[in-house]
Amino acid sequence: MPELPEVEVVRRGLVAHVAGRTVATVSVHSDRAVRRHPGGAADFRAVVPGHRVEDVRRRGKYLWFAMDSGDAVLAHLGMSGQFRLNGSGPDGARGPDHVHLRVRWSFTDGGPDLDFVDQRTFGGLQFVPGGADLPDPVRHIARDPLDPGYDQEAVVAAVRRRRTEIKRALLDQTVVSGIGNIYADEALWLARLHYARRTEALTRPDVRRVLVAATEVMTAALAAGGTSFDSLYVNVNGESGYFERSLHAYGRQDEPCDRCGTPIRRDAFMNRSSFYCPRCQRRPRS
DNA sequence: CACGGAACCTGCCCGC
DNA sequence: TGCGGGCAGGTTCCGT
Repeated sequence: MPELPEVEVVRRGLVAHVAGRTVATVSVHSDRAVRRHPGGAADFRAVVPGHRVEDVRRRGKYLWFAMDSGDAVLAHLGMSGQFRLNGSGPDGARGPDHVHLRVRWSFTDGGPDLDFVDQRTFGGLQFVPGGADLPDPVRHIARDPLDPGYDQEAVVAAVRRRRTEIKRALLDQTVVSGIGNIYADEALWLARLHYARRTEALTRPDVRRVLVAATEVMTAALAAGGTSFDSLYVNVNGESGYFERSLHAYGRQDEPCDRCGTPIRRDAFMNRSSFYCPRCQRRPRS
C-alpha cells in the first residue's frame, strides 16, 4: 500500500492490534518477501519469535515494529503489500489463507495472527538489530511532512538545489518522503504547477506552495482513511479508505478540471502517468 | 556525485 | 476464447 496516508492508516491499525503482544511463531510462505533480510528466510523465522512489539513507527512509506529488545522488524509495503489480521472475528476463527500470503506471525496470547499479504512482491520484511529508534535501511529517507521534526524551509532549499523537474523532486524520498504518484499530482494541481517545471527555476513561494499542498492533501486523505480504488489497498481489517472521491487530478483523464472545466490530461512521465490540467498547469517552454 | 531510465513482480483490462 | 500490450499506489541499481 503506497503513499504516506495509506501507510499511516496501516501503522495505526498495527498499534491498536499488535502493540504489547509477543511473537510466538513466524512462517515464511515466500522467500522473496524476506529477500532484504541478510540471513534469509530460515534466519528470519528463527530470530523474530520471542520479541514483544512495543510500538509501530513510520517514516515516509517505511514502517517498523519497535521491539522491547531495542531491535526492529522493518517493513515496506511496496506497490501492493498489506498487513491483515486473521482471526479477529467474534469466534476467533481463522479464515482460509489469502492467495498472496507471504509471511504470518502468531502470538503467544493465542489472539489473531498477523498476515503480510503482497500480490506484486515489491514489499518485504527484515529484522534490523538495534533498529527500534531508526533502522539503518531508513537512514537515507528524509523526514515526511507529518513528522514533528519536518523542516519545510530546509526542504524548499533542497528542492531548489536540484536540477530536475519538480515532480521528480517530490517523488525523491531523500528530499521529502511519503509523497507518491497520486499525491504528487494532487499537490501539483493544487499549486497550479506543471510536473515538468524546472526546480532550479522555481521561486521559494512556488516550492512552498506545492509542499503545503502536499501536506494538506495527505492530511485530508489520512482523515478519510486513505485512497483506494480497489481491494488492493485496505487497512488491517480489510476496509478501504474513501479519499478517491476527493481527487482533483489523479485518474481523472478527460474529466473536467474542478477549477476551470478544461479536460484533465494524462502524460507518460517517469515510466508512469501524470494527470494535470493543461490550462491551470501550463507546460514550461523548454 | 547527481541524474534518468531500466529492472524487479503479478494480475487485470483492453483490443485484435 | 486466446494472446499480446499496456498499465498499476514504489524502490533500487546501473550507466552516463
